[in-house]
Amino acid sequence: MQDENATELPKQYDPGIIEGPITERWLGSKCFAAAPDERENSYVIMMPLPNVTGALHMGHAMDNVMQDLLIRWHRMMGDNTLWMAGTDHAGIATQAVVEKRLFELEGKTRHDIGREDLVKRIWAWKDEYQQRIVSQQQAMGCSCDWDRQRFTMDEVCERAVRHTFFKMFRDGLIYQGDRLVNWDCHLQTAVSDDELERKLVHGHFYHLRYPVIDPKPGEPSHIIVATTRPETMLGDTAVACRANPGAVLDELIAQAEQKVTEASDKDRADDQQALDSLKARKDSHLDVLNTIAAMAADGRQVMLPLQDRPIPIITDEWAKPELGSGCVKITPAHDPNDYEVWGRHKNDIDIVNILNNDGSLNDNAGDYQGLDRFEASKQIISALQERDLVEGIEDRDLEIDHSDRSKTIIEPYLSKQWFVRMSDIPDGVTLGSGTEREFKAPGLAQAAIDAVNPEWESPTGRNLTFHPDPVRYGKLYKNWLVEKRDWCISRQLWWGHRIPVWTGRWSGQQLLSMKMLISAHKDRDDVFVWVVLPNEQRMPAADALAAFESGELKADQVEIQVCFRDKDGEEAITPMLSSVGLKADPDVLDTWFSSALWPHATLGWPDPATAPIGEGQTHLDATDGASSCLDYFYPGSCLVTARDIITLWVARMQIMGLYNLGDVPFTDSFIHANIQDGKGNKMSKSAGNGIDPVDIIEQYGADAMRYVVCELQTGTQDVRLPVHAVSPFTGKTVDLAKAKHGDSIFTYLCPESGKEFDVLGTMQDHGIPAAKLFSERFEIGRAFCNKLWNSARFALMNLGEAEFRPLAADELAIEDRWILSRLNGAMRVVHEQLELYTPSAAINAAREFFWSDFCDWYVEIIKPRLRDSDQTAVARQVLAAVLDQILRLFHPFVPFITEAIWEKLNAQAPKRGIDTELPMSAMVINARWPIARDDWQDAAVETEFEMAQEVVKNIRDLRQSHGASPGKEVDVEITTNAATRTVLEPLGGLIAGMANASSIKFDAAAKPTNAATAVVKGMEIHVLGVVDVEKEIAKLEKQAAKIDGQIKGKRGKLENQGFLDKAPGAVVQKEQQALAQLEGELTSVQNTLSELRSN
RNA sequence: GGGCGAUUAGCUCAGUUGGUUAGAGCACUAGCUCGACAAGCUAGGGGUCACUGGUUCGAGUCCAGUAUCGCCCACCA
Repeated sequence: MQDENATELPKQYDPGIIEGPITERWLGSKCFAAAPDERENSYVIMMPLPNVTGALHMGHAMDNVMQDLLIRWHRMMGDNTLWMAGTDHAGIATQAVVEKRLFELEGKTRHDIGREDLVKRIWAWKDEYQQRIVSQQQAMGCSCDWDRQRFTMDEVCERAVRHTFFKMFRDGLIYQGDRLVNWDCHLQTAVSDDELERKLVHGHFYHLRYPVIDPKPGEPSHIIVATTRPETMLGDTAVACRANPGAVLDELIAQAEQKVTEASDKDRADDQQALDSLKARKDSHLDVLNTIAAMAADGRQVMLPLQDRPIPIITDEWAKPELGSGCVKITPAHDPNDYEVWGRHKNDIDIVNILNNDGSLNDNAGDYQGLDRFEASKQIISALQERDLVEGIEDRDLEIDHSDRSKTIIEPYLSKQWFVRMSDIPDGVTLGSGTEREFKAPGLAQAAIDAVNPEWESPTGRNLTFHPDPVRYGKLYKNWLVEKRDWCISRQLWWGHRIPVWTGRWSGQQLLSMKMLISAHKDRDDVFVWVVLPNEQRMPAADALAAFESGELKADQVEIQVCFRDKDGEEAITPMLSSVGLKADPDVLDTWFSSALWPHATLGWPDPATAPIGEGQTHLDATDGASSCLDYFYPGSCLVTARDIITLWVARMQIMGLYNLGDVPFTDSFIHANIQDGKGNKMSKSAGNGIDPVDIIEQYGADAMRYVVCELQTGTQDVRLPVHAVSPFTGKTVDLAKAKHGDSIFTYLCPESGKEFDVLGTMQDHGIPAAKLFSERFEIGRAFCNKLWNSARFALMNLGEAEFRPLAADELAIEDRWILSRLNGAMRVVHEQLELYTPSAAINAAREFFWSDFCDWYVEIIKPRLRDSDQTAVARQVLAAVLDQILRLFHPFVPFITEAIWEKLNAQAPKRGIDTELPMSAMVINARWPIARDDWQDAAVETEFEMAQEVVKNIRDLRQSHGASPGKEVDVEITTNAATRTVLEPLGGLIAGMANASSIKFDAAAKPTNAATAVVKGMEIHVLGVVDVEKEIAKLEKQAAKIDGQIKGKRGKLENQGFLDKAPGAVVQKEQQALAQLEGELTSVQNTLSELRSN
């Protein structure tokens, strides 16, 4: 019986020796590759680009596994499936990492080695990590089309970036302006709000006195203002108070009174205190605030100390009479709120920038020029103290913005930046210009908002839906977009896409050459020139030229901005541009600008035929009658990512896709869980709680890792993955949720040895060894794989030469019909749950079928048939067919092990099926996805089988609780009604086999003597010869008590008139039936009890 | 301060439109080397569904409030 083939399978599943060769087979047979063909259904996933800053952790693994799951599922369903892989240059992050290394290893800054050399080094770094990331993804089994990999700075993407920038520039959607940005003084770049990190810092709150110029009688001699950053006072250009402080305070007092009356008991005291202090403030401050307001109206000034510069007192709503002195200093160039104040008072007050790029003070800082801002702060305070201009200093913990990348304090800083206009604009924005999908939208942000509205009618009829909770995530997406804040796209970095614009201010002498330049380019479609007027208004070149001719416009009033679409075009006239005094913009674009183009840039937009792809890569143009990749694969299908990426990236991809192509880049977005550690903190490499998926794969196997990751993805809930470390001292596991930290938050103490180890892998230089991180959760996955392996091993040992011939229904045993019915149910649920984006429910349904139904029952039941030559053929055929379907069903979740078993199964049973032959393929990756067979569904058989299972379980329980050893055969008698007997009698052999009974008798007579008895579902099951009277009585008494409780509950319900009147008839009826059955059971139990007691 | 979400067994999580006295896996207890699998099999114990009210004949499920935790946004003279 034993087959030679099967003996090759070892007893335990060893992923280490399976996974490598399987990966080779997949790659070798090009089954991940996608190309446009005649199929109507394509399925496209654009991989969220990992940064090339470092290796991946379990959060990325979740993202990648979810994508591979969807991709493999769709590939098996016959879709033309493309998974586009690649990496992001991640501007700031990558440059920061490389600069840090440069400094640590060589003691040099980027300025020492220059732009060209730094960029070269970053490319080298990128090559190293890109390779590492791809190897991690391949280890996980990601079935990406590796021959199409892109990098956001490769030539294909660069061309798309330039085309998009040019288009936006020409359309007036990109503009340059002086804006207050978050400035990273260390990296010397602007960073976006999203790249800020708030930290609590111990600091001081300084109250300063600014002398009033020529105070009149009754007026204060000083106005008190407060700041946490004293150095900014050098850039103050006004002091503000409220125009009507009394009205504001009265309003606040009224609100506070309201709050006190509505307060809960707990809050009342606090609210009352707040009210009291407001009232006290009105008494103490109102008079002087009114005086200052009057002074403001009178155009009075204060003298800015140290600078000896008069600055006006103004009134503005930003001043809060309830806080501080009620007056506030205005530093427009260094505070976002003050900047807004300046916006409201542009004609009255100045804006003075006092900082250099590196955080030192510039020539506007008077005596303090050249000092670092922190040093200047100290000196300014002591100078003010000498002049008796410090009213007081408070200690205070301050929440201060830090750069996420350099970890240094962010300064609000006035600088020239490029922006994309997100707001609505008067004539609207043309989306997809030049395509057949061209249409108008009010603005870029609005277009992306519309796209998520289910009723939105786009030219293509497509829109965007989030999963698994469209409402919740749709709201998140919209709430961010409705702000329509302009997007700052310039970064003062060296690593990234250079902004393709030349700018210059023109003197009168160069008017002629400017005119020539403009004339030469005004009719070209690859160059666009804006002439910027002093009021920030702009004119296209042609209009400006006319204005120059008529003398309306003078050359020295304007700035010129020239944007080149093509790199070649720009390089061709570089010398000319320089010679007339234009300068290339030194900045690069925000990383998200290029990643927002990912879904169409990777497919060759704007022209797939001429896309500059790399050597050995798959072409993108249309050939052999097939469409181009862009036409065929755009728009894509599903974007798989985590919640926090919805705003950063999903929204921006929508904007860019709609703008460039007039269609959404993908129709669905699957938002998966974030992985947290055992304490509920988000997993990340930089937090020291990140597990490398490769560590898990080495220990448990890729499929085990994937199995658990799929199981974790239950819905919208983030998941905890308790993280353990392997102590490098003892080799034992340490639970990081409980372990104590060492000297740094990245080190922990080994509880046994007390020695310190590191979890980031960055402390080796300090003599602190690193620990590998893992999680015991993955044991489950390993156990599953081992079970699958061994069930296959059993099947292969017993299949012999399984052959296929169409089987008629009456040739099948009841257990065959049962397992097929259950299989149909599992196929249906798995498919449905995948459609609902709930992989956990899908894999659990598959597991339940495989482990409980197939292994625990079906395989055990057919063992005798497999040994009986008369019955073996049908059993083998069903076994092979069901195993086939199991492998297909599990393949998207656990691809390696299913592929390995599939090969063996193909060798031994090349033709498989029940009534018809299943479609075959050499590898399961290309096999057809199992489609539910509703004709296999058999509710009657499932019910009958369930009864048999109930009997078996009860017999086993009775045996065990009465101490009958598992090997001992017992006799069983079952007392029941005729209907149940009719069902169970034919299943007697099956029941006997599963319960190890020597005989099953159906006898309507009373309880046999000397038997242990279970009362269940209208049956009395007696196991003869094993009775232990005391145990029996105790057990039955417990059961009686439980039934009695249930009966009381039911009676209470049924005696409740309200229930009878109002509950639906079906519910009442169900309760009545349940009560009747319970009462019957109770009688049986009590009868059995009294018989036992009387003996 | 605003918004979103969560709180169910020791742990990690399910629980469909409200309808038996609430489920799974891991861990735990007891028994088991029987011809696939001890990474296994069989059986078992374990929960006042965070708390307080409300709606309802009936609440883990709906509503309000409280507490705790997480995430996002804003503000901080």
